[in-house]
Amino acid sequence: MPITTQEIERRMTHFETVCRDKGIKRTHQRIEIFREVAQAEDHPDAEQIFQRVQKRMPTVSLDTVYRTLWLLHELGLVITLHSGRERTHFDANLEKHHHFVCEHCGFTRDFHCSDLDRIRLPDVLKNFGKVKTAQVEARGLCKACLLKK
Amino acid sequence: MPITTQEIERRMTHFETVCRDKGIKRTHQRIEIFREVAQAEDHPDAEQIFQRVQKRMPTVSLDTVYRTLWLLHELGLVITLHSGRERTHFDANLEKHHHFVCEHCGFTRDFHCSDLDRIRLPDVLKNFGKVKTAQVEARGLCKACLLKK
DNA sequence: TTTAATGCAAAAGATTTGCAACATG
DNA sequence: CATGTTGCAAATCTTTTGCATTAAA
Repeated sequence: MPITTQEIERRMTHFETVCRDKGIKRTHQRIEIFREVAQAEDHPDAEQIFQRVQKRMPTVSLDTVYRTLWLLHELGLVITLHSGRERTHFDANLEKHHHFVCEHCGFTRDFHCSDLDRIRLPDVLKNFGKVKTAQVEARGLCKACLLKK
Repeated sequence: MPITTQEIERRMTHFETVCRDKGIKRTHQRIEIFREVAQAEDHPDAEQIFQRVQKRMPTVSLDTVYRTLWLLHELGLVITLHSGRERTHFDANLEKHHHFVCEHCGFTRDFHCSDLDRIRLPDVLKNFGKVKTAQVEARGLCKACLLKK
């Protein structure tokens, strides 16, 4: 299920709104970097995002990609994901969703499930702090890795 | 709720069993490194584990800590955790449990909840691969970070 | 015009590796 | 004893930073 053009546009508009609200400049680079994450469904890491953006924008530099990704993270426009020895992966899906992660190769995909969205967390958590979101991380082996074993 | 001495001993015994089964040598270093993770409840990263082990074993080297931690991970004796810009954190709790993570400082704690243990995952996941475990990641701000803001 | 963002190159950090010496089973 | 493991130091890989230049609002 690829991300619809509509959804990508929605994300771009939201990005625009947030930037205006916080007085962040919408530079050519930031727009392209955010678009790349917004339209990716494979949760790329910084290096992958850099390579993809570079195709359309050959002068972009890797450090700008890093700076921009963490800025987007601070702004709450992307979330981060990790697994095992893998590097940080980025996800622009802000809707309630959950993750499948392959423990072997790091393959990661979103999935949606309204039952899981209604999870009730125990009160013990109040001892730790304030919970903002909760999602399920389903870990296992992806199809490709199952075959390899 | 600190980890009981009993539980730590149980983990050490399990470590011993796994090593014997797989023909892995139980060196002084590996034992101390695993013990350190087994008794920690704050999910330390490699550097922290190194520093703690070093107190008891001044000659241990950082690269042995890395090698050992990933070995333990391969053996299924520890799981890894991450958050935001943080480095990889290690957890020797093999029982079904869930995590609270502070998005701001990386503070991480386990919590248990039998309701959450019974989570039923949707069939969509079969398209991705085989799920081995599923846990809830509750993200938010820890008490210390709440005060700072 | 003012302020913030970029690209470059260099620095800093984190993790991994080759290899001789050493310890475990 | 044979083999796997360690420590060291160096290499590698990843991420961050300082600063002059450039671009957005």
